Amino acid sequence: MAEHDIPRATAKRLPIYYRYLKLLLDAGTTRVSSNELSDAVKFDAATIRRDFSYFGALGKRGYGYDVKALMTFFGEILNQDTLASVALVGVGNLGQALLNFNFHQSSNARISAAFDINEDIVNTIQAGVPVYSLDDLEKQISDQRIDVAILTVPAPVAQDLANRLAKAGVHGILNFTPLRLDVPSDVRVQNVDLTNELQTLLYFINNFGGAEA
Amino acid sequence: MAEHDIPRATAKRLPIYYRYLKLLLDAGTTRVSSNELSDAVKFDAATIRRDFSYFGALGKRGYGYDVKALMTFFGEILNQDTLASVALVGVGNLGQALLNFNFHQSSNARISAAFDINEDIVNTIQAGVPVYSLDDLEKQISDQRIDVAILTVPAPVAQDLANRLAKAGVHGILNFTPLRLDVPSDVRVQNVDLTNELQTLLYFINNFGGAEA
DNA sequence: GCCCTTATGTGAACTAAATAACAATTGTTT
DNA sequence: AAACAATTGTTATTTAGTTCACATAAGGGC
Repeated sequence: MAEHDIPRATAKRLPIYYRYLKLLLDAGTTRVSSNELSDAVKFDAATIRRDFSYFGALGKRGYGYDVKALMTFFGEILNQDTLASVALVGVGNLGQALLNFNFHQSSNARISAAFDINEDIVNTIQAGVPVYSLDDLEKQISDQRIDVAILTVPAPVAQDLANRLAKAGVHGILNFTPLRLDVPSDVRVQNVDLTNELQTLLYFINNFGGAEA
Repeated sequence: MAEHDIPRATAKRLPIYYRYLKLLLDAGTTRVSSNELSDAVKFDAATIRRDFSYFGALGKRGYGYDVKALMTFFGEILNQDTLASVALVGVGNLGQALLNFNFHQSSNARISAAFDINEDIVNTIQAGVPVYSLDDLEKQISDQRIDVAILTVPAPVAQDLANRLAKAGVHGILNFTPLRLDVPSDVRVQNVDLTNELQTLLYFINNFGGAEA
C-alpha cells in the first residue's frame, strides 16, 4: 500500500480534485494545467502539483494534465467503482435533509438504511430509504455490511450510539453531533460541527477582515 | 487588537472550548484542568494550554482553570453578547433543515431571513423565519444589517449569488455548495462540503485504519 | 507554616504543510 | 529541425501547528 505516505491534507483535497475533473470532462475539456485547476479549486498551483506528484508523474511538462486519464486515476484511488453503503442514524430535521441530499449522485456512497426511535416513521420509506427501529441497528449493519454511519442524533444519546455502531462493526462515523466522540482506534470519526463552523466564521469576521478561513 | 496573532487553528477551537465550558458550568463544575478538557474535546492537553496562553495566564498552577471565569472570558472573545443576524439563501432540503437547526440555542447567531425562488414558500414563515423572494435579497440584507449568509443553493447559481451577497455587504458566507467561491478579499468563506467529508472518510477507511481524520 | 502534590505556562524540539523557485521536458510554431 | 513557450516535478525554504518536558507557582494537608 504505497498510499500510506500521502499527507492527510492531500487526501482531503482528492475528492475536490475528482469532482472538478468530472466537471471538466463533462464540459468536453481534454487538458488542464495546475494553474487552471488552481483558479477553480482555490488551492495554490504548487500545492496541486505536489499533491499529484505523490501518486507519480501524472502530467506532461509544458502541456499539463490529461483530464480523462487523471480522472480515471483518481477515480480508482477514491474507489469510485465500489458503492459504499451508509447508515443514517437519527432521522430528524438534519437527517431528513441528508436523506434527500443524494450523496450517490456525486459520490460512491449511498444511504441504504436509516434508523430512528420515532414510531411514526419506523418501518416507512423516506426518500427511498427504509427506516428501521434503533433496536435493529446491529442486525441491519451486519446484514447489509454497512461500514459507515452518519450520526445525526441528539447529543445526549450520541456517545451511546457511537459505542453501538463501533461494536456493530462500523469503521467510520460522520458525526454531526457537537460531541467529540470516544471510539476504538479502528473507527474513524469525521466531525461536521455546524455551530462551530458558523461561530468560527463569526469570530474571523469580527476580528479580522476577509479571506478563506 | 491583540488577537491578531492568534493562530487560525486556535481560533477554530475556541467555540468548542466555549461550548464545553458551558456544559461544565451547567453541571455545576467550578474548576477544570487541561487534562480533563483534553479528555472531553480530544485535543492534546498541551495544545489546550497553549491555546489558552495566547490570551494570557488564565489558569492557576497546581489548580487548573476556573470554569466560570474562563467561560466569561471566551464568551467575550466570541462576542456572545451580540446576536448576529444571518441570512439563509436557498430553502431546499438542507436549507429547511438548517432553519430548524436553531443555531440560536447554542450560539450567538440567528437566522433572521431566508430567500428562495420557489413561489410556494416565498412570503411564508418557515420555522419562524420569513422567506423572501430572491429579488429582495439586497434590500433585506441592507435593511436588516445582515453580514453573514448561509448558502444552500444549487451549484449553477452559487457563484452568482455569492457575487450579489458580497455586493450587498455580506462579510461572511457559510458555503454548503460544492463550488469554491470567488469572493472579494473582504468576504470570508467557510466551506462545508458534505460530499467531500463523506468521501474523505471513505478514503481513509479504505486506505488506512481508524483514528481522527 | 512547611511539605507535597498538582497542573500551569512556555522554551525547545519536532512534525506537517504550504510556497517559492527553477531545471527539466514536452508540445508547438516557424 | 531549431527555437520558443509552456508547464511539470521537485529541491529548498518558509510557515504553521503540535507535542515534549520541565521549571515555576499554587493549593491542600498535616
